[in-house]
Amino acid sequence: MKDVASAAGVALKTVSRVVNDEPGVHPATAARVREAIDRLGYSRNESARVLRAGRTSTVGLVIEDLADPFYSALGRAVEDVVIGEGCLLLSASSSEDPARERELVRTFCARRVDGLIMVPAGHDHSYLRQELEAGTPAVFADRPPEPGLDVDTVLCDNAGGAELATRHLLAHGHRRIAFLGDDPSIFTAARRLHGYRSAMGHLYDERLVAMRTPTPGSVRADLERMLLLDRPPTALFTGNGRVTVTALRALEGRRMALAGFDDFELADLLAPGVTVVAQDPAGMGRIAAELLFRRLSGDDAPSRHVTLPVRLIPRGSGELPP
Amino acid sequence: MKDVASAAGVALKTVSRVVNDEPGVHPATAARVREAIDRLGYSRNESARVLRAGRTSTVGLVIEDLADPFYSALGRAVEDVVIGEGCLLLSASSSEDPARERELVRTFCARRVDGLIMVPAGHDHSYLRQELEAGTPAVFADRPPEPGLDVDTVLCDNAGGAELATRHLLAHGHRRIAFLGDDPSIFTAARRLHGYRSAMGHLYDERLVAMRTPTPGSVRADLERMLLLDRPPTALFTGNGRVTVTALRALEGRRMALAGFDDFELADLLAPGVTVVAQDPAGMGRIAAELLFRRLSGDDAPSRHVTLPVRLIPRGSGELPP
DNA sequence: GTGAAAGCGCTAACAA
DNA sequence: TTGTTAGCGCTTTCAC
Repeated sequence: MKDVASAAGVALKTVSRVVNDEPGVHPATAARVREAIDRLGYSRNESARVLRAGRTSTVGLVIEDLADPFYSALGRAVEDVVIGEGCLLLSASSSEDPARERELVRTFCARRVDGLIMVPAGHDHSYLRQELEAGTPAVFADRPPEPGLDVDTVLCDNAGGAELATRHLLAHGHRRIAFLGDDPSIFTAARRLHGYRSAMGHLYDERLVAMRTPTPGSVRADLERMLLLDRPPTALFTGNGRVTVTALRALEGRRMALAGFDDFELADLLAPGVTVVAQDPAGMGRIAAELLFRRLSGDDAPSRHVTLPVRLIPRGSGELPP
Repeated sequence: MKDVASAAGVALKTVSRVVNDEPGVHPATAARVREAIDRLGYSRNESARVLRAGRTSTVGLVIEDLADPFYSALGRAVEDVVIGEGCLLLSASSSEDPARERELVRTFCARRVDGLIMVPAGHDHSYLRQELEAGTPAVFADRPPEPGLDVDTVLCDNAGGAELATRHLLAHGHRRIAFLGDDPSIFTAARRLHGYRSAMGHLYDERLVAMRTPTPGSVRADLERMLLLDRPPTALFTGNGRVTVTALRALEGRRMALAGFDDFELADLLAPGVTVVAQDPAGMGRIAAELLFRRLSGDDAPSRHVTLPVRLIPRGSGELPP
């Protein structure tokens, strides 16, 4: 900036004025400055501006895995809002590891991001309290924080969706409906189990429930165990997109009614099409980002908690008879 | 830092030494400083450090669309390398819009990212030259820059892969093989057409080729047109993952041999399984990031150009007889 | 082993 | 309309 100033024969502050489109610069002077800027290939050093201004115009996003279609859709939606607000997005994957998440958040905060959007892993975010008090707002998406931490949240209707899917299978005549879920310490997995359970009512049988991190091996084993029961399941409710896909593979073409939580690409092209309860990851990301920018523009109302609806998409697999 | 210094009764510089693990601080003093740091909840302002140090420890990634599985896999791999090097990743989607890409790159450079990784859109990256000369290295992934711009690149063997897929269909007895590609101004689309063409040799018939941005409507129309020919195609080679999926929908269960460029989730679960030529987006991202960090650690050898191999995965659809 | 002073590139406040 | 000065929070240099 100093170089531009001397090249244009003006003071440094005048260059600053031109760069920032501040009023009160003679057009001729401005033109001279711009010419010098072009000639020298100058571009303002944002690091310095940020240091002065205090705001970095940067938002940090921590999700479980950028490569997962659910989270990448969420991330893209966040990105669009963030860029639209003239900010930039730092993104990182926690790999569902609380320690890594914490480290990432710490790094983001050291960089003085203006705000955080996160899909939390683990159940202790007390380390965030300091940052929140220091004025860095955070929005939790997909999963809420532990009680006591007061932040905006965007969740989907996990229990309602699970109930919807389960009732759908019940309505098609099934009484023995298995639930393949996930590690119950994950909020969404627990809520979906809850919804399944209340839909099943007195038909609930814990032998038809598997709650652990789904791997091809575990899903296969759980299925086999259930199929060997006296009264084996005639239908399957899978608790998230990953489980659904893993279960489809494990079924190896065995014809069995199936409904899954989360939509996925090509669900319609399988034979039969896979009936799902779909949520809207892009909507979730967009709303999370919008909530964040509300805070950034000074909104200090009590924390907001948005619950997004889900919808059932019947495609064939969930309508198979027992 | 000033506050910590006075709280600990030392000079600012001593705090700086402790924070940076510099040698030559008395353990007792260091302990006192650390205690003050904890008590005050101090964390170093990276913006200020960056301003002083000149390096931001930040890498910028510009891809077409974060939500596309190919690019999100690439992005995740880049992220892992970047975080592993102690840096952070700014990511943004160009939406295949050269103007937006340019704006994003400009913004990244104004933030003084240490380096850029990009999947280029458009064919004019002359605006990068200035940044390259200023010492900000860039690596192009998936597509090369226009001739004359000298940067490291990581591409896959587009022509070879297309040839492989086409020869596979030929080997299974097909003579009328259609190619559904993409806008030929996209580098990968052009190279794949080239590979298809050389495999077809004298069997090449331009009426069996469609090169435009694939939409459900366009793919359906192109297919219908070809199927009405005197000698309609008995097999289909689709030029990328998006086209493959769109074509599968357009075929509506019509039984036709098909091989596609790019692997995709669930390709194995369709009936028949979809034969593909698979590339490795994660490997591409990882290598791009590694090339970048080589440059950042001072490597100024002539630009490197990596070509990744592809592999054919027969799953049934490509082995159907004419 | 510790500290004082200068300065990274910019903007806010004030002066001319 | 333009310029001068101070200072954002840190690191580097050099002196104690």
